[in-house]
Amino acid sequence: MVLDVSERLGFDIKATEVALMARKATALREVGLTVAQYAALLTLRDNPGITGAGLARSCLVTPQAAAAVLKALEAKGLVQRESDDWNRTARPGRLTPEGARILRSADARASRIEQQVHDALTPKQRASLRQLLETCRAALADD
Amino acid sequence: MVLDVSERLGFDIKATEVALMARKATALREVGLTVAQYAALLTLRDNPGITGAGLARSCLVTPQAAAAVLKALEAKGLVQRESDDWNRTARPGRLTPEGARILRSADARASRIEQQVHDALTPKQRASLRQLLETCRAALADD
DNA sequence: TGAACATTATCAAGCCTTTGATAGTTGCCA
DNA sequence: TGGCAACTATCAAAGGCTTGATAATGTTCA
Repeated sequence: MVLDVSERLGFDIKATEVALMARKATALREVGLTVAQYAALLTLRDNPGITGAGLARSCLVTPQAAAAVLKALEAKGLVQRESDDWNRTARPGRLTPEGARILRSADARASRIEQQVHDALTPKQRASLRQLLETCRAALADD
Repeated sequence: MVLDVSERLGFDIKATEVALMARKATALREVGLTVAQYAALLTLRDNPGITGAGLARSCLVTPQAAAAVLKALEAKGLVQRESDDWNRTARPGRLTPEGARILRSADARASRIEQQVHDALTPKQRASLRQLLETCRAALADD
């Protein structure tokens, strides 16, 4: 009745995600960024003026997690957020010139990793993998 | 030259893993376990006497991470490790009866989630997904 | 207008995980 | 036998994530 451990797909998915994260983390450490910080910068580049809450949604994390990353990026001077003079509700953030510079350098490294995965599969295989993962997510959608 | 963000497979893999973890975490919270603790108990059940280092390898984490989880499980009385009288090198761990009991309850809940994913795919699709993920991992293997 | 609801931001506490460093144990072999 | 390499355990610090709770602002609509 209980699924055999070796039959569980979760392990394969996790193992792949862990391997990908490990490679990215190593590559990004050279430019002083964590994977979470890189993901945030990438999202800010494509969505200038996004709020912390919006960033959280894009990155699939809680607003609190996004806020912590934003705080670190602000401290590094890579992101600028509108001042919170007397409690503003939304505080849009955007890359600073330095943030954009660092991101270009980081993206060159990180996208190389993604490219390796990309190149290891044929277009059909990539489409198939996306489709299969989407099916898994659909099966996990609350029910 | 740089891969378009929407084309990166990392996001799909991560999104699926996040969804799976979220569902499991919710299900396991009912029995007072975290996903990491559940994974450790499962590994201990199938490998009685495994060391912290071995557990770390099985769970794809560092020995430090495994040690932290083991410590929490010991504190809960779910795992027992041989005493460290004067600095033993390896300290094998195993489930306590209570640990085995909790694990059965946890596994019933967690494997139900895995079963949902399992059932959403045909045997061919499952094999295909495994194969594609394996190809990704191979592409990521240090080179 | 005013109340209810949704959204945004934060503080706090607790876990998990990593890197880096330290130390004891075991095993192989020159 | 001596010594080096590999393995095991553990402390410490830093990041990132979560749940839970609080507070201020926006929005909708009766």
